[in-house]
Amino acid sequence: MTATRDRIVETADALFYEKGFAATSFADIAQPLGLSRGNFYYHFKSKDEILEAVIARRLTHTADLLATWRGEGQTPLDRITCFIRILIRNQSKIMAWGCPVGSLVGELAKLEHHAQGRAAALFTLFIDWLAEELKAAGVTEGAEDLARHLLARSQGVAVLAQAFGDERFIAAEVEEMARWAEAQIAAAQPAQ
Amino acid sequence: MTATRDRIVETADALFYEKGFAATSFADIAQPLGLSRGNFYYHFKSKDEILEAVIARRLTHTADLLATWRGEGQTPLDRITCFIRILIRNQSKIMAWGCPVGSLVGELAKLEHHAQGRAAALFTLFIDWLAEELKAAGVTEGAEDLARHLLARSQGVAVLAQAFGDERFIAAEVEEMARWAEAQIAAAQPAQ
DNA sequence: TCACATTTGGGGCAATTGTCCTAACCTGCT
DNA sequence: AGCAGGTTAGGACAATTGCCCCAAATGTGA
Repeated sequence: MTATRDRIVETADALFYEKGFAATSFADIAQPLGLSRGNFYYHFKSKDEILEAVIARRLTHTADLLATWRGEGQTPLDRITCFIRILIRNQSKIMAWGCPVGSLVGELAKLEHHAQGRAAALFTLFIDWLAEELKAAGVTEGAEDLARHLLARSQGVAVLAQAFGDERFIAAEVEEMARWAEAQIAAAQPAQ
Repeated sequence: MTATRDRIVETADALFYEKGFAATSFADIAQPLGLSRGNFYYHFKSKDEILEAVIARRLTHTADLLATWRGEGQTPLDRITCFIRILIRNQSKIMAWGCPVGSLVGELAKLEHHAQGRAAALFTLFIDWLAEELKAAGVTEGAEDLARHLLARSQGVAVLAQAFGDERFIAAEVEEMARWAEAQIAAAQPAQ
């Protein structure tokens, strides 16, 4: 059965987000699952392997989410706004634990962990998706730069949201980002 | 002598930045100083006490730095640009370890550490300073919001800089932020 | 019944925090 | 010089925790 393995990865995913990778022990993961610590060695040779599995899980889940978004919304701007509003949909989690990707990448960088690059690939998924939508909206040049800019803005809001827990700040920044995206797309339309 | 204590705090400050708070042990701090572990308990009863001292040190150093900046530059915009350019001056450190404040606040939040609020006060120092400069530049309303916005943008750039180590991205974002600040100040000038 | 997959609980080993005790040192006083 | 008191330093030690590994037990399907 792979069900146990999946449950381990799922629980580890949540705990790595809430407590961080280093601060999460085997016991922390085992307890809510009702498993014995030794069981881990059957499914994973080491803690790093669990991390790899968690990152792989996040990569596929994120890709799935972005694929879903591709089919939603009337216009590319609608879909981009959908991305921007993650900050509001996940507000309470972000105020408590920050952005799942940003905090993991930051922690792994400090640990000089080899998986840091794979974690950063999660960012790339978002950048590529945003660039794609911007191009679909008529932004012919510099779409990647604008996409990176949007992602950076989101990350900054997440950091301050975690630091101060200010909902009004989040709402204001989200509105500002949405307006900015709209203006960028409007400016890219061919003169008519 | 307080020299030993100061050296402990100084070394701990650097290590907390480079490796993170939790991942830094007493031994890590003691080794470069040539001290034995037991000695720490004369100066600090616990690791949390060292953290408190490190945060206090950072608060005074940051306040000093901002006070210095107040006397430099011709105009408020010059001084604000000076803040924005920290991202370039500290480029290599930020690409390796992120923003010292942002990463510490994030880590302490995940650990549910009581010192998280004191660490977040470091952000407040920057926000207040930026708001003050914006007001001096003629921004009569919403200066605090603009200051928070600038800080958030900086934080976002720091996160992506750490994730990808892309110097050109940093340079481009810094230029964009400087232009944005200039435009905000220009828009706030009374019509003449 | 047999072979295989899964789970269990324990235990080795290393790292870390925190306590305790002793030795060296400095300084002011007689 | 000699002494007393406080300060600084060093190492031994216990307690805890976490990662990793193993041998045995249990469940499962052919």
